[in-house]
Amino acid sequence: MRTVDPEQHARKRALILRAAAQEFALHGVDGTSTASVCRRAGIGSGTLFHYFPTKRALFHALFADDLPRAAAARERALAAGRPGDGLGLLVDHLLADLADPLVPGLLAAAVFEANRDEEFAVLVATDEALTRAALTTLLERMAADGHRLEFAPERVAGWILRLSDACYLAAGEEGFDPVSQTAELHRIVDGLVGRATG
Amino acid sequence: MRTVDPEQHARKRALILRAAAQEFALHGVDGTSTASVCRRAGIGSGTLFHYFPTKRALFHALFADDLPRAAAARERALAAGRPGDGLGLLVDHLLADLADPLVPGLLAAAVFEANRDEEFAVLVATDEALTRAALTTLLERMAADGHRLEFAPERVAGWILRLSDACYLAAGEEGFDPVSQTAELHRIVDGLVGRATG
DNA sequence: GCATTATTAGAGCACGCACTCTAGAGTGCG
DNA sequence: CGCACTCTAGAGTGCGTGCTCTAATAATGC
Repeated sequence: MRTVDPEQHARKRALILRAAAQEFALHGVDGTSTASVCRRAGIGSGTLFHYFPTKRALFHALFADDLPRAAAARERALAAGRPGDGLGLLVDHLLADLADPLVPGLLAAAVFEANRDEEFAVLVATDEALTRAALTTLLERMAADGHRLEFAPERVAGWILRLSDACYLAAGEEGFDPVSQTAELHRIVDGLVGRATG
Repeated sequence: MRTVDPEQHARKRALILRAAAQEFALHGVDGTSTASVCRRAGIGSGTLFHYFPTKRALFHALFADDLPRAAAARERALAAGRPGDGLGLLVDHLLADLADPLVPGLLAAAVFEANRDEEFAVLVATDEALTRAALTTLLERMAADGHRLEFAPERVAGWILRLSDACYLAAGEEGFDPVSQTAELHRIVDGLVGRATG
């Protein structure tokens, strides 16, 4: 018998990850102690290191677990009937977690960690590259449909990604409203892709 | 004799700050040890703590020293002949350090630190509020001159600030070109402020 | 010279850290 | 029932940390 109950294993793993997400969002990777994660999760250190080999691995898992979801969103966007609809879908996906109070802190931690943890940088960069590629494809299709893009497709794609980052950076401020922020971003994106001439 | 040479004091202080900036940019606040700053600056720990009471204070000083320069840029922008010129000046100032290889790392560290160091958050927030106010004033003047802003002036100001932050976050990527990036941001800002009707 | 004071290096300290070890409880299978 | 294994808690470990202290050295005013 290898694992007593794979579901229980997954549940405990998720429990630990939730606790870790809160701590990391509040204090960053270096700022959180494994002890504080254990305390929040209500487990001993032995348990933590039974599920994750390293504090760093714990942080990585937080993001690696979301990759399949992002991939699915990309596929859906690329499969949309009109490229404009796909673009809207993808932008919505980029801002999907805007209301989550944990995400600004986690994004700050992630941005920072990408600057110093090579392995994590690769993890994040590949996902971003895929999203950028999907955006570029959609934008090229729109250009073919007669849209006059403000810049070359891949440049516009870069700006959309940057704009989404900008939204998350603003998400910590007081009086921040995810809904109006999302609406404004859509309008800015509309400005970047122009109107179809046809 | 009170102080042997105030200039020498200032020079040594600057030397320490330069070393600290490099370390902080590479490893963040928690990630850099005071010992590594000392090593890079070629001094002992006694010297470091003679000039700065605390590692945190060292980090704060890095940003506090730049505040007067930012204030000057705001004044220049507000004093410009036409508000559109002032806006251009201010945007240029926001992106002024885009070519500095240290700045992306420092900004990442700053964004993150603002989430957990109350005092530092206030330091950064007041400067940002002043810049936002200056932008808003300029945008209101432009609106009075007949520009049709995409959103309310203070919302546009917010987007400009966020976009500038986002540019710095993107500045680490390979193939990043500060010049074209700046040019593109100007065009996007132009899009946000619309054309003068008059 | 002498007194005073700014400046410096670096040994040392108390503490918190990530992670390991040990020992035992729980669990499905033959 | 016992075996092989997973899962769990928490004490323990060694190391690196921010910072303090001591003591020596330079620089000045008289």
